[in-house]
Amino acid sequence: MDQTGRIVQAFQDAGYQATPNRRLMAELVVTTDGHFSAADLLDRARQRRAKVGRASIFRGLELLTALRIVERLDLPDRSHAYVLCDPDEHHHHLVCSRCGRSVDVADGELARLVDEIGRRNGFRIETHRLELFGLCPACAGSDAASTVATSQGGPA
Amino acid sequence: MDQTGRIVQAFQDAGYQATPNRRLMAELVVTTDGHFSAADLLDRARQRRAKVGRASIFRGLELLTALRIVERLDLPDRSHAYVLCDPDEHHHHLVCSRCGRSVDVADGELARLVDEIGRRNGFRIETHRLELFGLCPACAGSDAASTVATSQGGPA
DNA sequence: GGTTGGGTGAGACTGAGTATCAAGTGCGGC
DNA sequence: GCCGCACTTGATACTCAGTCTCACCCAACC
Repeated sequence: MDQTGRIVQAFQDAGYQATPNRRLMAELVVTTDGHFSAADLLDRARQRRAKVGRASIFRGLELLTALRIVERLDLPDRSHAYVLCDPDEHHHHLVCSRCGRSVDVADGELARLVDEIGRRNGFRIETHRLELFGLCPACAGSDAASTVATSQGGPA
Repeated sequence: MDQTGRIVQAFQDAGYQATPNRRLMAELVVTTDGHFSAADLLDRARQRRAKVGRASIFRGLELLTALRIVERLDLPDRSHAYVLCDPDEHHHHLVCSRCGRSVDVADGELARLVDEIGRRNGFRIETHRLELFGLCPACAGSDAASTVATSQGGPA
């Protein structure tokens, strides 16, 4: 089954109908490269199909978030975005600040560190969130290339 | 020098005037226990002194954030808040989800972990953010006490 | 006293997200 | 096939945090 199908299945498993609207949202979400905002999704939905209400987009995102198919990110510039992710295990996001692509990072060692920080401060930790921002291999590569080009061909 | 004075000094060092309004904001910020929102600050400012504009609160918070005297948190419930913190070193926040009190946590071992995650995924990491939420010692204590009380005096 | 410039309050505006409501749709029971 | 109910939907009004604009204040300077 493709990823869209898996999401549609997840809707049904959770007792929700797999309406055309929700199928469309699933499709848009899996075909997005990188993170996206509710407004992005609305734009792309409108490009494909005349009638999608803003409220439906938010409702769809809420559902996808509840099913842990997408997760909400708070970006460093104070805006926020959603990313497609793996619902099966606790993880964090490594986000390219140029192209928006996101990679899931397993929690692993962090959980230990979080525990220790909690113990050291006497806190009973309930949840934690780690977000990493930087340049993905592709963007870092093109960045390095353009830096070289600039330093070679730049003003004398 | 007390903490309010230090903030006022920081304003001046950065080339800003230490106006009554900014002194007030400094005072409100240091006397707040736990995190606070712009609206909280506005309320408390109004309680003390008739005339403070909403815009001035936001301007003040922007300034305090720029000087790294306060930091902005994204809370798990999607709202956000500001906390007073140490401007001198990179750190993270451990926030009590009941009383809102916040503790600065030094970056230390996390920096190493973040580096490694970046290397493993080929990312050039620029910034990261870790936020920890749970119960502070006081709240965890009262929680445990009330749980005991409930289990002892609960319905038979 | 006039000018300048930083700081300010008021209020309009923006954009994300929520609430509400009436209409549309799917689906099970008959 | 049809009926009725519950779910889903789009439109729209609303809320709320934050920004922008603008006129005003006030201290410093000439």
